[in-house]
Amino acid sequence: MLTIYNSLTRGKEVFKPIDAGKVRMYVCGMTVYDYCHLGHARVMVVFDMVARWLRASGLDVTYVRNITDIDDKIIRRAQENGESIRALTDRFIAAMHEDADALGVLRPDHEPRAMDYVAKMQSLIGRLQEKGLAYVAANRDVCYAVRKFDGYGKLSGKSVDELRAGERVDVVGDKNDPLDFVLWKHAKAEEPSEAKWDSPWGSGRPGWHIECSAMSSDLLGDHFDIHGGGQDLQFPHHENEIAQSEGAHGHTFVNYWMHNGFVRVDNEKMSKSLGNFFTIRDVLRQYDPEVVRFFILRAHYRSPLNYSDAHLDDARQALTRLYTALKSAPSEAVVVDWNTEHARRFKAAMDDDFNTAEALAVLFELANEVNREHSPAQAAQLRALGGVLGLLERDATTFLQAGVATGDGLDAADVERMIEARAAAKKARDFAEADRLRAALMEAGIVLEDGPQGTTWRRA
RNA sequence: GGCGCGAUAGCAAAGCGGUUAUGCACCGGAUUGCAAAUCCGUGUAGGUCGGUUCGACUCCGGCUCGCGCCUCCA
Repeated sequence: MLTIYNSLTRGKEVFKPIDAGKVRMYVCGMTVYDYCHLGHARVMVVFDMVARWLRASGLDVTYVRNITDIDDKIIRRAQENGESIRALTDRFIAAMHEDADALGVLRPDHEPRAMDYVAKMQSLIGRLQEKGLAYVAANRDVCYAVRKFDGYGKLSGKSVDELRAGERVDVVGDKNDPLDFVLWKHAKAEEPSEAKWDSPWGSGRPGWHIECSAMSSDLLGDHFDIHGGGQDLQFPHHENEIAQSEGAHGHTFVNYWMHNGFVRVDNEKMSKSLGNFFTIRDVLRQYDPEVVRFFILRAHYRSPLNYSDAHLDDARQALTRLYTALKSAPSEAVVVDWNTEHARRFKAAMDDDFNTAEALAVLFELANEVNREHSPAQAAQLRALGGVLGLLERDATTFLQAGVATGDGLDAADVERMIEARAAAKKARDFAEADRLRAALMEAGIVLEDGPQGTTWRRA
């Protein structure tokens, strides 16, 4: 039985889908004006893992992850670059897909772009206005009257009176209440025509929050099962989504809210504004993408995750152990035998709010058994369970020999040649020469392993 | 100032009111021409002060420290 920690109730709850056997899940994705950083990688990997586990549990999943392609930063960046918004966002969407693919993140079932939903956003705003929840402010922006929505703050645990708007930033005086947020931004002269839409409230563009309410209800309905995103979206973004969707539709919006923890650097949140971020492609120049995925999945999704080279190195060593055990695994794909002890424990861990840390610990115990009993069947099971998490799907030797370009200049053919030379030296009992060759390879980051079937190699 | 989360061994990171987490690193042994890998074994925990309990790392409270949200942010 799957339990999920629900941010709304601050506790684990048994997961009950709205429609038996089906799950509808929406995750807030990227604002595409730059390359994705490791924080984005975590959201993508975590919810990919969630979708995979729900599917492995026999549920029919519809997974939506949106793309924000209209926003202040995008407009500014496009202008700085002297390119169109469309060109900029298309470019970074392609980059995002490259990064996600590398990390083994499967494509969501739908990736709606905000720009394609402006009409739906407008009708939603219109509905809010009819219900008296939205008003036109002095500056002609359309705003949401937060205090008119009963229950505002229920997701973030904040009460309207405790929220001290203006605590950290000066409030512009056009809203009726500092807490109110913008649904429709009135167009400004200097903004590009690409970012302007006609509307009942004049030319303008949507506020940030409304897109998710419009896209989710269009693709998943007014009431769906799971809504996810980074912890920093809990307030105000998700709180505002609730106000919009429940305000417009008059009933519950989402049953389970999931928020993943931050990636940190030196114990501080990795973020654009702090400038302490590493892009996914930066990291992939140095580390195998599967190592990065393993690193993310190694911690529980709600825990903070500290990024450092030392931690990535550690993850790489650990993953190497699993792949080493997999050397004896049959290469053809196998399905999990859920009637084994290890698989049962793996499932229990995953059913406990997606405890991948515990699930991976089970894989290490299985690896130990594989090594101890030299059991290809167990190795196959290890591979199959890893596959549930999107790990351990490559040929073991391929993984072990895969080098992220290190500049040592040694390719597989070079290594093989030196191994042959060393074999000849060994045969002639010239161990000094054999050791010299081994040391030379070691210098280049190549480890030799002599076995009954000859010598194999891997990158250290 | 308001609200919330966390503090586990050298590092990372889970579960659990009483019984080995797990990984990396380290040490000893087996194995090896030497190694590596692997196996076997050893050791190092639970911020702090109290409380509950036969028994607490695990529950409750105080304190200290760290982090996050209250502004765009995954």
